[in-house]
Amino acid sequence: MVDADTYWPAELFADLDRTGPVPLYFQVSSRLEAAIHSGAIPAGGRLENEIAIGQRLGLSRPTIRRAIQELVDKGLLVRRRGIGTQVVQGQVTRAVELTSLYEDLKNSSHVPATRVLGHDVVPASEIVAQSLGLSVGDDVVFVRRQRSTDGVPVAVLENYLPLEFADITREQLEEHGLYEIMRARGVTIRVAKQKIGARSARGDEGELLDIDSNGPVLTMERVAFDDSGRACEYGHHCYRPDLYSFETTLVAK
Amino acid sequence: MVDADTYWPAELFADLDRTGPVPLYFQVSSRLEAAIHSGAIPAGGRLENEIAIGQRLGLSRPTIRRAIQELVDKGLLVRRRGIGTQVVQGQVTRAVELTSLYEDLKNSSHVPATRVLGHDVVPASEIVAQSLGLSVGDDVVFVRRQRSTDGVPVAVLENYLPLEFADITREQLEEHGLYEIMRARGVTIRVAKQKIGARSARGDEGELLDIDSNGPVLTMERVAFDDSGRACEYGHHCYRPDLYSFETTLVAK
DNA sequence: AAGTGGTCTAGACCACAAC
DNA sequence: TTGTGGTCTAGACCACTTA
Repeated sequence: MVDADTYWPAELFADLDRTGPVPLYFQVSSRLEAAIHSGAIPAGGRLENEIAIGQRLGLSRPTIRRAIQELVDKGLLVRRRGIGTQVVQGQVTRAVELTSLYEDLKNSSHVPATRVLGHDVVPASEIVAQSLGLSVGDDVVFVRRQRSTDGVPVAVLENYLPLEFADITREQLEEHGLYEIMRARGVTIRVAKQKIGARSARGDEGELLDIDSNGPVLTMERVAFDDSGRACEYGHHCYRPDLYSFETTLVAK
Repeated sequence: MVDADTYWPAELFADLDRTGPVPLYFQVSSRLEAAIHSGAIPAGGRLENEIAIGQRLGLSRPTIRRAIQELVDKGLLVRRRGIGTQVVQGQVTRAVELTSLYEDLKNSSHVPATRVLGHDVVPASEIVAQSLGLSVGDDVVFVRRQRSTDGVPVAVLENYLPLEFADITREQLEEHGLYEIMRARGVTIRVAKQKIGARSARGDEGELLDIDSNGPVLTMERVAFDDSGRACEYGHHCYRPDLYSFETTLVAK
């Protein structure tokens, strides 16, 4: 059953809960992910086949398949037909991350803060109207914030929201994230489409980010959609590039 | 069966092929995607429930579920328990894209070109060694290229590869993409972990990109893994920010 | 109460890779 | 030939939403 070159830390899977609200596939995948991150299943290590794992845990093959698929989609595992399932050598990214100052800030107990620079109802420009599915000139809520971490400014955030959010207060914006405020009002973000780029700072951005007035900034433009597929936020953000970067994992289809 | 407010362009699903190599769930999801992009199922429109669709097509519910899940993962559909499945208002992103010069270049019949700036075997630095899972000082292949589109330089690409790729020729690099060359040698990229950021141009980058010598550049650092989970490429690229940006779609778990 | 998606089962057949 | 993952079926029960 257990080849010399396959790994299965059975002790991690002793306490599956069939009665609680947590799906079985999620219990399996999260324990498997922990086993990979802890090194109990090393980089390059092979897993048993899906049916054997299922018998071992008393679960059906589709449930095991789904658990494994979750980690394939995260880029932690690789599956090949006729071969088996192996752990990706993913430890390296941690080392890469450590080279940036942002990670130092992030790993230390950082204190985020928000300063509200603007908070108005304005007519929608063409790009805002298109993004939110409105007409040019329709009223929208405009919010401009400066985000800091441990007292160091890291981003200038400009957001446009539908008029239903007109009663959001300055105090709310200073103490909570925008998505947090929206969720408290029953609006949950489900999908976001983003464009990441770079340009020179302009206007007061250099001053607000404490960098050269025309120094480089990292930019992110985003349209977010809620539960029902309705566009409910358009944002244009710029970040201090020495303190912020975007990390993604891509998996070939 | 067909509510006034659900959509199902049955004619698009008349020719499912049960004998060919294309999975049924893929045939369904790709036709569904086409129906959404064409507007046959409009933004905000609702789909029938999964079981009804299955009966309509003579397929089981899990197969239909998987087809729908593909499009949920792409950010085209949203599902809610007790409610149903709806199309996300995603058309807006196309409008956003059109605002960038990059898209203009991309939509015109663009001609990509590659100039090889450097092509050597060098000892691995610490970051290269960590990324590729080697030891500092081990020999690796280093490639530096300038990528142009329609004669306009858009990127400077620096890549480090394991020594097994030492026999790649300058001519191959000028006529094919790096992944294309690797695939022809039996190495398929399956997972990539990348970090996107910004900084000022340095060294000869400004000259190579035809921008100010210290102007802003968009950067991408990447480690790619093959079929077996082995790291097989480390790259550090920089892009002209007025000609290039990264677009992603995020879906809440 | 009725309808929806979320989860789970216990099989089956197939394509592909290795021996 | 054997073992692997890839696909597919025909049900089942549940949680959640709306009416």
